[in-house]
Amino acid sequence: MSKGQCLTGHDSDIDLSIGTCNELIEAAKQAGSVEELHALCAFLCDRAGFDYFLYGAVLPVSLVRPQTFIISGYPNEWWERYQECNYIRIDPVLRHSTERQSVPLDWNDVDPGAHSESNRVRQFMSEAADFGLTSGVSFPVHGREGEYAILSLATGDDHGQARGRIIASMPFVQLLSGYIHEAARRIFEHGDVTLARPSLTEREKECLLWAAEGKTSWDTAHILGISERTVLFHLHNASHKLDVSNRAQAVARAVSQGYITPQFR
Amino acid sequence: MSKGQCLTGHDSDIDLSIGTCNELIEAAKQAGSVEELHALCAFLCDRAGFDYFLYGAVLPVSLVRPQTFIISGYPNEWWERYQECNYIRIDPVLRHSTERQSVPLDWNDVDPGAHSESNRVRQFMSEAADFGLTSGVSFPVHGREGEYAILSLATGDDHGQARGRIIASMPFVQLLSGYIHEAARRIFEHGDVTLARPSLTEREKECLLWAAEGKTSWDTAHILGISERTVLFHLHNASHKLDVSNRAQAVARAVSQGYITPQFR
DNA sequence: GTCATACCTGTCATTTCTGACAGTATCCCC
DNA sequence: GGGGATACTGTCAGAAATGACAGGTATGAC
Repeated sequence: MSKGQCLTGHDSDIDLSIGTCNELIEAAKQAGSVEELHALCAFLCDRAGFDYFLYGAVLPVSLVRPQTFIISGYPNEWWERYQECNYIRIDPVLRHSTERQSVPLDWNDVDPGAHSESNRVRQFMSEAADFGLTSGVSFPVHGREGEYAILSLATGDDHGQARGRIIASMPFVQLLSGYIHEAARRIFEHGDVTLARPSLTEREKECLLWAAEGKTSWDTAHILGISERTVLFHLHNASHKLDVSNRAQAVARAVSQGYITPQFR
Repeated sequence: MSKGQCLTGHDSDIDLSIGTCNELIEAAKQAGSVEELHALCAFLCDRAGFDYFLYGAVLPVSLVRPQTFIISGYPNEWWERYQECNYIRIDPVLRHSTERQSVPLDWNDVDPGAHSESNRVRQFMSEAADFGLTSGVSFPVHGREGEYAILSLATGDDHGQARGRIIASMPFVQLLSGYIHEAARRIFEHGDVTLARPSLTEREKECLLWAAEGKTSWDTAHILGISERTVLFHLHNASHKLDVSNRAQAVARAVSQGYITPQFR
């Protein structure tokens, strides 16, 4: 790998300022369609000095079959190949977000991982380079209902050339990625019924909370000062609303989708 | 509330550039003690044009009694009052992070919420102002093991005066908050035994994953091609390692602490 | 060769959960 | 005054989980 000497954070390569950043934040707050959001990302991508972008979000509606949403500014051929080969399973950039990292990832810093995995990862990245995605940087976002997303910017330039842009754009794109995610949430929520989120009552959430703390129905009944039957009743209703088949799944969904969060008492 | 006209993102108030930002990122990566991290935050706070800072992290070791870690650059009197009055329960800024928001919160944009709550929130914020925390901005961080943190910067200036600084510092502080969090994780991990994280085997995680998906032991046994007894065995071992008392709690902990995450198959 | 680790399997008694039957009371909105 | 949402309570049978007893193999490290 060529190691550039472009160590200074000279932002002459990029055309992003606090002013443009704020304009983009406002634009993201206004965006009402996928097309608008696509245009916004493309604009950001261009200003940051990159050629391609991809925004992808994953919703944990189910742990084994999560829902995904994509706004792609990648070359079509690469994106098709990506889906065809199910590269979602080995993409190290996506893993960075899956692992709930909170800092950006310079693709040059990707750790291919151990033994058998590493070869596939290396091959994946070299194939990406063949399609024009040589260098890049990815920004993870973690959403309020347990979803996680990633905004990637890529260029055909090698890392030595791109490094300055990567570093200089980081603060702005990191901040913007949160707003873009908020916009995407808003937009997809309108269009997709699978995002309809049932509302749970206070009691239902309380019962789920104590169930998640390992309490039996009998325990919870005594904690809340109600009968065991009533606890069962609330948990049954919650399970029905959440469309799950038992207590463990109800608790898993309540935790992963943010129905119950760490409390202070 | 005084509404300032300082709508332009003039960054003359702040002394933060991409260069300083990168230096601070490197410093955060190097930081090895709470004192170093405190100094780093104080430096950042000063450069961003604010008077006080607070970094707080919450670890969901338990949902009802989470572990907290604080690096306080708030006035002592206020911080003592905050803890004494258990303001952690009504602090709307903390709630912003608890709700897993991913964008910064300008304290001026705080929504006091509905009816009875709103008065307490308003009173809380006016009391904060009495102690010199008139305006501020908070940056939520979501960590890889389910923890969430918040970095707040505050000043005695009113919002009209502070607005420019808040806006101008956002990109830099948002980015840095992630690195500061990583550093805090690293530092606290060394000093605190309660952060020791048991490691689960692949099979244990698989069994937990399917349990979280609502599968019974019998179902999981057939999915994995092993006997029901073995599934019970793995779940028993996992529960022991995680120090939980039943399946629901095991699943809750596995999900909230990131042992199991949405999969792609 | 022993130790540790991961992985695997069986039975039995007891507890807990789940689903289906049955209800009552309160509150708010229209 | 009715409809809907919320909260609450009861019993019973069957399914599932839990805990404690018992055991096995394969692997790699020292």
